[in-house]
Parts: sequence; C-alpha cells; structure tokens
Amino acid sequence: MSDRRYAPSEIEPKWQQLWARERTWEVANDPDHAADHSYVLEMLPYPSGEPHVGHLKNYALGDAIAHYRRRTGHRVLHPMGYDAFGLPAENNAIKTGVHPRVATDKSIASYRHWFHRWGISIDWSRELSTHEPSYYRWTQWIFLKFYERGLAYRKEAAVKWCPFDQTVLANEQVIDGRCERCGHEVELRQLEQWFFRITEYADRLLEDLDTIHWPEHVKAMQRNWIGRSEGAEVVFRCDALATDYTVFTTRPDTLFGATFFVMAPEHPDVFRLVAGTEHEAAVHEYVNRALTESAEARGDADKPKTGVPLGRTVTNPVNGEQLPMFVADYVLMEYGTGAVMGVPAHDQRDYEFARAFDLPIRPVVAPADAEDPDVSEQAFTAHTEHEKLINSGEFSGMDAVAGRNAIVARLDAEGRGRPSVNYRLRDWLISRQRYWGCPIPMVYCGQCGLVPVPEDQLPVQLPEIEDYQPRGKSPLAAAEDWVNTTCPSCGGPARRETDTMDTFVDSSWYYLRYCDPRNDRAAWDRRVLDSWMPVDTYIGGVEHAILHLLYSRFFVKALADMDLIGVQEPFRTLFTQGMILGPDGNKMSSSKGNVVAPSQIVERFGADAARCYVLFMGPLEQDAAWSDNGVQGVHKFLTRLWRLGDGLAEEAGPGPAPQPPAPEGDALGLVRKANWAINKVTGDIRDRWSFNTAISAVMELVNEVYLHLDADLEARRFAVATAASLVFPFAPHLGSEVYEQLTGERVWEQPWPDADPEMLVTPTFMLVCQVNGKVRDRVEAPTGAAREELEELAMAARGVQAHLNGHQVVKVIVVPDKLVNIVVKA
RNA sequence: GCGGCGGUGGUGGAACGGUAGACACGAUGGACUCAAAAUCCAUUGUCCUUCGGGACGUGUGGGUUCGAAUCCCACCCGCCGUACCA
Repeated sequence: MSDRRYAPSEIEPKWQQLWARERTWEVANDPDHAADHSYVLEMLPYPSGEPHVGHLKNYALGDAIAHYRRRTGHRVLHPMGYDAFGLPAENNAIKTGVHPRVATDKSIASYRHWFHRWGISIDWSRELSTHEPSYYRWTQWIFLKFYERGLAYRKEAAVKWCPFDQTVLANEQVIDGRCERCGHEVELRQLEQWFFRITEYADRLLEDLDTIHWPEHVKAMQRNWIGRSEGAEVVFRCDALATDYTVFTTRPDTLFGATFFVMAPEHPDVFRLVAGTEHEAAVHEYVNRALTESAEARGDADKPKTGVPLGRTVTNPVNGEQLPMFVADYVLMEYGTGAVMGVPAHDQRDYEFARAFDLPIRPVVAPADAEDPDVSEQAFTAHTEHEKLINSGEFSGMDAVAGRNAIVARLDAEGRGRPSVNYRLRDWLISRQRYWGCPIPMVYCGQCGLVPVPEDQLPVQLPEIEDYQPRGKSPLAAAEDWVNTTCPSCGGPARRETDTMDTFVDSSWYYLRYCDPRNDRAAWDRRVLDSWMPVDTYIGGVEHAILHLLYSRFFVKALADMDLIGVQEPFRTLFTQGMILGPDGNKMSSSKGNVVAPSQIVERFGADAARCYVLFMGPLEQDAAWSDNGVQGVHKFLTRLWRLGDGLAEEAGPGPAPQPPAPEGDALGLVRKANWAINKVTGDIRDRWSFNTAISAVMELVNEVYLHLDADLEARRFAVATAASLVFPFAPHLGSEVYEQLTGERVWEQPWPDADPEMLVTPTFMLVCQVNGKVRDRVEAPTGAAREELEELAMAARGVQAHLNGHQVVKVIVVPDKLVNIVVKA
C-alpha cells in the first residue's frame, strides 16, 4: 500500500465544487410525473451566528434519506431556507444599532457556507428566506385569505404580555408562566390583538393525528395541548340578578353533590353581583390582588385555596337548592365559562376550598363495595360503571356512567343543560409589537374602519427605521411616513396596522413555497404544489412539537378548506432527532463552556467524519453526549476505507467492479459479507431509521476486507466498491472518491445496490444446541436440513451429551436453520 | 396528578420470542519506531477453574413459554411534556 494519506480537506472541496458546478441536486418541477416524487425536508434553521452540531445532525440525517431515495428511483425535493425574522436579531439591533437585516444576512451567509462545506445535497435554486419581500408578500396574502374567511380576526382579550420583550405572546410561547425567549414572567393584559381561529380546527387537528406517521410522544403532546374534554354545560340561575350562569363540567353525574358556586376573578359579572352590597369592598380587594399576581404564583396548585363570598346564590337545576356564590382565583377565566359548580366530595380542588370555607361535603357517588365513599381526607374521584350514584334523587342507584347520561338528558329536556365538548386550545395570538417581522397588511380608516390592503398592493414593505426600541407598541408606529396612508376603499386618510406577525406564521407555510419558490404571480401553482405535497419525510427537533407542527397543520387544513391545496396534512412522516449534549453530558451552552463547534470538527477530521459520527452516536431519536474519541474512531474507519480504495486503485486501476461470478474461499466470504452488508444497510435505512447500525455494518464489511487482504482481487474490489456505495449517504465525499477510484463512475448516479439472494445464504450454518433452553454446544449443519437431521446432529453434539447423561428427553424443539432445544426431565 | 418514553459491560450502544453484549470508545498486552504520533495484531460482562469448562448475569418481584432483555401483571428509579383545565 502507498503512503499517501486520507485528506478530507482535499477530497471534500473537490466534490463540493463539482456538485455546485453541475447543479447536481437541483430538481425541476414535473407535475405530470408526480408518482415518483419524494419530498425530504428538515426544519428550516433560524439563522443566528454559525450553525451548531444540532444543525449538523439534522441536515446529515435528512441528507442520508435524500440520497437513499434518489438512488432508489425517486425525484427528490430537498430544499433549504431561513426563518429570518425574529427577536434575537432585533434585540441585537437595539444593543448595537446594526439593522437586523444586516446581522441576519451575515448569519445566512455563514449557514449557506457551512451547508456547502458539509456537502449537504440541497437544491439551491429553491433557496428562500422569510424576511425577503418576495416571500413575505405571500405570507401577507395568506393572512388576507384567512381574514376573508373569518379565520383572522381582531378582538380584545386578556393576553400574555412579556414586560421585557414588550410584546404579547401566544399561549404556546409561555413556558411555566415565563416568556420562552427571555425567561421573564409574563403578565396578563387586556388588549385588542390579532388572532387566528385555530380553535375552529380543534377536532380535525385531533382526529387527523391518526392519519399521519408521527412519533407517539409528539402526537400525545398535541392531544394534550388541544385538550378535548367531553362533558356538559349546565345552567345555574341567579334570581337576584335574573341572570343565567352556564358552567362546563366533565362530571354531570355529581350535580346533586354541588354545594357552592365559584367565579373567576376576571369574570365580567363579579363586580355587578356585589355592587352596593356589604361584600363589595372585600371582593374588589380580592380581585385586584388576584389580577396583579404573577401567572406563575397564581398557577401553583399547592398553594392554599383562597376566595371571598359574593353574598348571592344560584339555583342548582337538578334539585332547586340555593348554592352560595364565591369568587376564587383557582377558577380560570380562560377555560370553560370562567365559572364552576363546587362539588367538594368528588373534586379535589373543590374539596380543599370547602374545607377552607367550612362548606358542606356531600357524597353522591359511592364505590361498588361500600354505602358511602370515604371523603374524610380527600375527594373521591372514581366514576366508572362500577361506581353508583347515591343521594341523587331518582338517579340514585344508577351506575356513574349511566347516571351521568341520564342527568344530562333530563337537563337537556328541561332546557337547563346539554352535552358539550370543551378544549384547552386557545386561538393563536399572532400580532407582535415588534419591528423585525412581517407587517400585517391592514389599514384603519376613519370612514371605513378596518380595511385589508388589496392583493395587488402587496407586499406591504417593512419600512426602514432607526430606533428599534419597543415601547409598548410597535417601533413601526414611529415611522410616520409609512403609517400614514390612504384608505384602499374610500381613498381618504388612513393609518397602517403597526403590529407585525409572530414569526411562526412565516414558518407555517415555507414548505409550500419551496415547491414553486420563484413564482411571482402566485404563492404557488396548484398543480406543482400537489405534485410534491405532502412532505414525505420531515425531520427536526422535538421542541417544535406543539408550536410549529401544530400551526403548520392548521395552515394546511385552512388552505385546503379554501381549495388552495389538495392535502389535509403537511407532513406525512415526522422524525424527531435527539439533542447532541456537550462532552460533560449537559445541554451545550456557552455559559457552561461545553459547546462543540462543527467548524473545528470539520477542520480536524473532515465533514464526512463529522456527519458519520453524529449519525453513529446512537439511535437518532435519542440524546447523546459528544465524544472527541468517538469522532476519531469514525475518522479511523473512513481512513481504513479510503486506504483500501487507494490501494486497489494502485493495484488495478479504474474499471467495473461487479460481483465475481464464482468466488471461492476467502473471496466467497468477502462476497457474502458484502451482500450481507447491502441487505443490512438497506433495511436499516428504509425500515428502521437505524443509521448507527447501518454504519456499523459498513464497518464490519471494511474490517472483513482487512482480514482477507490476500483474497482474490475481484472480490476485494467488489467488497470495497460496495462499502463505498453503502457509505455514500452518510459520507458522500468519501463514498464518491473511493467509488470513482475503483470504477471511474459517479456513485450517486448508480442505483442503490441489490443484494444477491444466493449470497445471503450459506451452505452450512452453526446449529445452536440447547438443553432446557441453555446453549450447550454449536455444531455445523447443512442449511435447509430436515428437522430430524438437525435433531440427530444436536443429540450427538458433545456438549449436549454431557448434559443429557441419563435424563429422560421429554420434548425436542427444532427451529430450522437456527437451533434445537432438547427438553429433559430433571 | 395526567400523558409519553426509558432502565443491558468501565462508556455510547447491539440483539424487536431463539447464541445477550454486534459496532465503536476506553483499558491491558504485543509488533513497528531512537522516540512519539500514526498503523497493525491480541485480550477485554462478573466470579470460579484442574484451562476441558462451569456458575451467574439485561432495575425489582411474579407470570406466560421448550425458550424472555424482548410478551403480560405489580412495583422501584430516571427522563420529557403538561397541569388549580372543572
């Protein structure tokens, strides 16, 4: 072998330049032949600084799939873009005065550079960025479509406000009562804001989860987030004010156990109920304190129950009892109707409230094996068909399920209630009081009111400003020249909407634009779109499980309802990759000083080693800690493969490397191993997303060649060419290099190899011989031998004989081509 | 609380009812070197051993099975999501 060395720094740029020059990965739209289309997509990056190792894993993973699909006969769409609007760039602008576009574009250039340097097979002709007017023009167009259809609307509501970022947030962006961006506690504010009516799609978003191939935990998170509860609405009348109050309950079976009634502090009727009474002062004080408390403190389930009486009563519709009314902060305005019936015997929160206020606790559901439930310590919450109703008038004696249905049916008949479904999901608040986002294309006219900007006047361009500091309203409000406009309807003076859209709006449809990215007459051509959609394979981090992934599903359903797209779901198959942790096992962060920069790894070991290593670390969906030794190990493997290729090129020169016709001895062993590897790698990629074991199979093949360096040349050439071909999806530069050295061909133009079935079986195998399930020997046996023959061979095996010694054979289990288990009596 | 996912060598992990520990890291010994790096070879679950082999081993306890890391039941521990959601 020569003393030349594997030099990724020379090999890799060579192939990268060739792919760029020849535009190898570009794919033209061809809606007439949609059948073989495959859309492989990784979540688009938010460009900030340089890409990190998580990006490397994400794109290496998707790229392997894309390469595999291409070589199995698909036209593969594999595009790239940037989610370019957003707070970090804007906050940076506030600090430095540099326009967010400048910092963003710089970062995009870095990401673009590294995607090239990693050799990711991207169709660069479709590159897009959400901050370009050519993109956000269509974001605005979709907004107008939603507006037309009543899916975008403005309303005043109690919304989450981040005092640090000076903007409102969507529910999904509040984590544990804090802003997901900056970590500050959010406040509730009563503001008029723009919403998307995602709640209208709650049921379909829930049901259609059954139609897509997504990880169970992601589906579970979406189900939880949507939070569908079945129950009933029940009307409680307050005679003093001649007002009906409706509550939502999942436990109508417990209606006879209601002993009080509670309203949320935000409930609009609270002050009216106490106006002019002795309770007025106390209620005002309580409500004001509750409203100023932080969301986090108020949300603590462990804190003792508090509240104050309203001095009024409502009538329980099932038995006419008068229930005392309270206001208490454990009742939330944003769920249900903002009022609940209190059933202390069967709800733990009501139980705690009743104990604190010395209210009666009346059990109405009993376990199957007792007269009464034990409510001396806590509420009794079971309510299956095994529990029975007690103290419930004519319903006493029924089981809890039948009783519940009967009670709801009677309320329904009397007009005092009905079956009902409630959701936890709230409408999506999309307006933001910030600069660096997509302008909302609406104007306010003194004459005409709220007027949409006509489609032919899009895009509403984001104006240049100098002061990005948010002051409780959008910095855009200061751009007077821009704000003042004319009404598209009457031509009179009007003012533009100054809020911008949540950046999740931008990323809710980018995968549609990739299909037809240069179309300047429409957001997309419907035929082209339908030929690519849905995305066949979508890859990204699990952190988007209920933000981006739910919003995108909503978008597609809404667009489908407007007949703008032909699918109901955007992403047929989803794969969520695990995080790469720092070498210390912690999440990478600059403050911990455990950040591994891909640039350094690529410099030391090459892009192929970096890519292979992140896929080899363990199962792709799992988190895994970075190990420098691990990368070195993968680099060693690639070096060994390269040296085999280099040596064979010197020995034989380029030419076809087919499977030799009738190999024998070591050569046969190599040919078999190569076919085994083809079979293993193919299955691992196609059926299991098991790239770590796929790569280990190629390692085994390479090791096998090293153990048989004196085998026939043709067998070695076949084995090494096969290894290069199989490693190509993971290490495309090295795969291309070795394959070309051996054969003179471009590996990506070769079809994915097929295993020769004859080479997957051997004439003999090692028969495992067990006695009572314990392995006692292994003997060589002919493949396909009859059960009797295998039984005889096993019986005769030395290790078996030693353990039979006189015991009576009770039974013999034979698994053909695998094992024999002899069962003996002890 | 609720929902989801996991507990296998010194480490990351293989094995999806049939040989537990593939592949890799680390470690130990050796070869090649003046030396180091690189490379190559051997050994590497634990404990016994007369060196043939034997016993024990996949969080714990039961069960199903000829056979269980794998399936079932109960429990313990860990991670992730979510939570006064009525």
